[in-house]
Amino acid sequence: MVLTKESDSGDITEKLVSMSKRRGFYWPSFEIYGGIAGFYDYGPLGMLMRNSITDTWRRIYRSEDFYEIDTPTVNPESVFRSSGHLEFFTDYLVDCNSCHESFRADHLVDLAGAPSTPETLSKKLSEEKTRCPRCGSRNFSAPRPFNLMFQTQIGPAGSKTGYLRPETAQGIFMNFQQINRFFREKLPFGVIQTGRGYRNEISPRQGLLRLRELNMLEAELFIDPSEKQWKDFVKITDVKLNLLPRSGKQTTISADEAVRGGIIGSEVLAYFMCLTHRFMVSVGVDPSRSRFRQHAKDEMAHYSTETWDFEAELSSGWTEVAGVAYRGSYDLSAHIKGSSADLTFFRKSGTERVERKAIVRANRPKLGPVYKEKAKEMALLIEQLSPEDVRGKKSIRIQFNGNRIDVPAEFFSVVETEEKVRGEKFVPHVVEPSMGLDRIFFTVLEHSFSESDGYVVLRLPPRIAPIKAGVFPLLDDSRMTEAALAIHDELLVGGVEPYYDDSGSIGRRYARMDEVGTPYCITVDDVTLKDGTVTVRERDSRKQVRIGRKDLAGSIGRLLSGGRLEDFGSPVEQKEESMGEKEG
RNA sequence: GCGGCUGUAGUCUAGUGGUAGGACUGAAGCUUCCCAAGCUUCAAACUCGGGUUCGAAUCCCGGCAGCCGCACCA
Repeated sequence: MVLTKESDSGDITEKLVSMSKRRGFYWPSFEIYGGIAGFYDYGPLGMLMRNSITDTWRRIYRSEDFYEIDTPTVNPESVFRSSGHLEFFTDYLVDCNSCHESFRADHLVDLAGAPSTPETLSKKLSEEKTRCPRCGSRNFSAPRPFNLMFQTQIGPAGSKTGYLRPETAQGIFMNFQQINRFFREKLPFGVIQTGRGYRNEISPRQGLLRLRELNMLEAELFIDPSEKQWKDFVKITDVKLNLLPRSGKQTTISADEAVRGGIIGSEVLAYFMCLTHRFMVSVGVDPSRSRFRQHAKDEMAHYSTETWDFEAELSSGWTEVAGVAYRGSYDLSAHIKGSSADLTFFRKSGTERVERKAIVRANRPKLGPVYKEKAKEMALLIEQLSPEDVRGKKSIRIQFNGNRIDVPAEFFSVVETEEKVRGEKFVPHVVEPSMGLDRIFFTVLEHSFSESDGYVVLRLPPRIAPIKAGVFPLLDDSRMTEAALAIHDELLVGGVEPYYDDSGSIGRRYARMDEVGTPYCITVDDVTLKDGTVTVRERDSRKQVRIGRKDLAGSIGRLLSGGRLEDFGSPVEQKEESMGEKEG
């Protein structure tokens, strides 16, 4: 029986949390010092599994020809001033002094476009005679700023202010020029980054779902906004997605229908939603308990124009685990403005065309001797004029340092120029599929969790199961333990994560492996000593076959990549009455 | 950050103003055992700090953490 929200909602999380700690998936950090909310450690099994999830993601994006980069977690303030995080990542809170409720100050007053500063907010609160929505009191505390970024100092005291990044994306935008050159200046191209992001959450709860230091998987795809089609869209036109659009009900339709019906704004967005869906399913997220939900207009981040969240249904409710956002040119434009670096893309046209136009040219050799030190500046001012302004005039009047100067015609002329135009500059648009690794990790655990009469089986996809094969000697017999240990070492070297266990009954050992989702268990018995075969038992079916000892790592590897157990050897007879018994 | 409730081995729990018992798990052994069997032995805890008291895990205050509500949530 798979536990669902209906059958047993509350304690599935408790069971998972307790199992995860006991068996080494994850647990709260700093426990010997009392712990700090919002920080979690990953244990040995957790890291094996998390790395498999990351690797799966990496492989999917690599096969879309994305490359991975890595950038610092500490960034100077200027980065976030440009990106908007300094401004938009800050809220002002006020407390009601009589009932002690906290409120977002800008929600209590009508700012009418005024900037959200503590002074304005205080003023508005008293001007508007704002009352506490809960108790009606007018006694509020002063607005206190709350920025969700962790601040730090770069270098010795008094030097630069830095922040821990709230997302890895900015590191990619910083590097647009490098990346563009790497991709030989051909759009579209994409870059991925994994790493930690930091958000000083007011009240982190719900374990791995709300962290102050989180693991992110982020991809940024740079595209030419004039290109409406996506090259590989045909590959995914019939992929069905559960969509919950901004307006309307949840529907399950193909990517093609969604784009043609205007539900999803572009082919490229739909394509990466499908890619996200495929990734989620392949690591063990239940497609029937997931959907894409479109952000409402006022819900979107400051940089986005269209966002679809990938949500998973957990016992705690629908939870965002990934987002696919159309960021437009927001980020690159913001950094162009902030840094004055040229983060544009040069689109070459197919043919070179000659553009003729008339421009105003200053006559510098004549200007110089007459106007001396003013000449240079004046030349620039003159050349900003259009040919229509000056054509046929005896003199023109320009503004120079607040003075008007009449410049006779001998100092300028209209000239016809020919310019060879090979293309144009523009700011690429960005599509961002980004995910919270910790949330995916937790969702996979919960969606894989199954329990029947207190017997727990984690039905993880083999590719992400932390342990691939349990290895047991049936009896405490030195010949069997030696053979089992040899198999263990062989698997370890062969890259099939093994786990040796000779403690307790054979059933208990199977139970231990089922609990952590190990797909196969290998048992050495007396038959092994005679003919060199071992039994291989499959987690989900509990069926066993005898498989040859030779190249066991290879056989298990093929089973893991989808082989059918029956094709690998003869079935082992099983005692009917002992199947699934707990006692006796 | 505010308010309410809570905090005993790895996990789940019993308990009293005189420093703690159980179950499961784990380890060692017995059992010749293919689906959490049994037996023996062992290991392992009162969230942290301060106060009251002869004596505090127990009462009081505070910190931290968890749950719920408010708020927040790129």
